[in-house]
Amino acid sequence: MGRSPCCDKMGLKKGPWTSEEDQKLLAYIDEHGHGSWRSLPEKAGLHRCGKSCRLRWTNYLRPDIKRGKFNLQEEQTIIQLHALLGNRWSAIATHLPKRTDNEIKNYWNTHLKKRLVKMGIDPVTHKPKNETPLSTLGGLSKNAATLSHMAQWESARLEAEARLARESKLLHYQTKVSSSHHEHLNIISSDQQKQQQLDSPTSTVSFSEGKTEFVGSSSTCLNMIKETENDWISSTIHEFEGVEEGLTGLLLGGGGSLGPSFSADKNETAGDSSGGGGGECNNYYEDNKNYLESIFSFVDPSPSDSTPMF
DNA sequence: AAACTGACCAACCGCTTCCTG
DNA sequence: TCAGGAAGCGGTTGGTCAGTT
Repeated sequence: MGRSPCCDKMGLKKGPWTSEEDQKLLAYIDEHGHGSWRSLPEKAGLHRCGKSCRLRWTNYLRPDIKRGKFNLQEEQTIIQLHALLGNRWSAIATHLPKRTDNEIKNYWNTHLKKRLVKMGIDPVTHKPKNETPLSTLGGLSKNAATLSHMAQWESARLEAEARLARESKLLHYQTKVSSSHHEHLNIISSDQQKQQQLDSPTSTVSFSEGKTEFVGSSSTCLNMIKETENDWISSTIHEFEGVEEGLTGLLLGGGGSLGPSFSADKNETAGDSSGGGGGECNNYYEDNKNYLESIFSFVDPSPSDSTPMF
């Protein structure tokens, strides 16, 4: 399977986008939707490859993009999801509405990863680099197994979401076609198609208030996705109940009320402040304690408005 | 003021996955 | 079932800017 040759064409512009180019792209997509990215540049009068246009649109021009600094809750979500999913930025991005995978990836690489390293936590495994003293307390190996299990569930769940979203769209389409109001529906269909094209092309699932919702109206699909989610959540909760005991012991019975927030950014940041001041050993364990709590609070069944659930 | 350094992030590259005929 | 094209994705690069020497 050869690579797409679109970017190899001579005479195509590369590098930063000008405001005129942005305007052209915006105007074209606003009017026609993006349709085929490959043919778009020519139609829009841009001397760019389709890939470049798609990237510019998805990462910068899309109207549903939230720009600016990440807040504490978003940071927390990224870290928690990264612990579960690894470098699957697009999957992580689906849980952070209005943020692009590229933005999340950049933020992780420039901020969060460094912060974890400073805390003595391996940003790849999300385990303390010096695991020996903690693991000997018996909690972590179990925790790691649980995280692994959670990751598997999440993986399967994401696949199911994507599949069901496709099926839902298909069902929606078929329903329309079978209807007697063809002309009317065709109008709706084209409007929806336009809207859909204006929506995030990287996301097969749209989110509202942290809940998953589907475009289609199929109750079957909704039930299926609910089942999938419930399976996953109940499974992880079940696992969590067991882990919590180990974790409690692991946390040296430390008071408990650390709050749900990830400690590192309380004063931009604990990561930065960890370098200064004494009691580094205490800070190390305190940070890890907070960190691990934040990871496991992600699957805590108790409702929390600070932690977006699926 | 100039040179240097590091942080940040938009954009590119190339591989993988999906879709269609 | 398979091949080829298109889109998606993650890793990486390179330009810009602010802070430091």
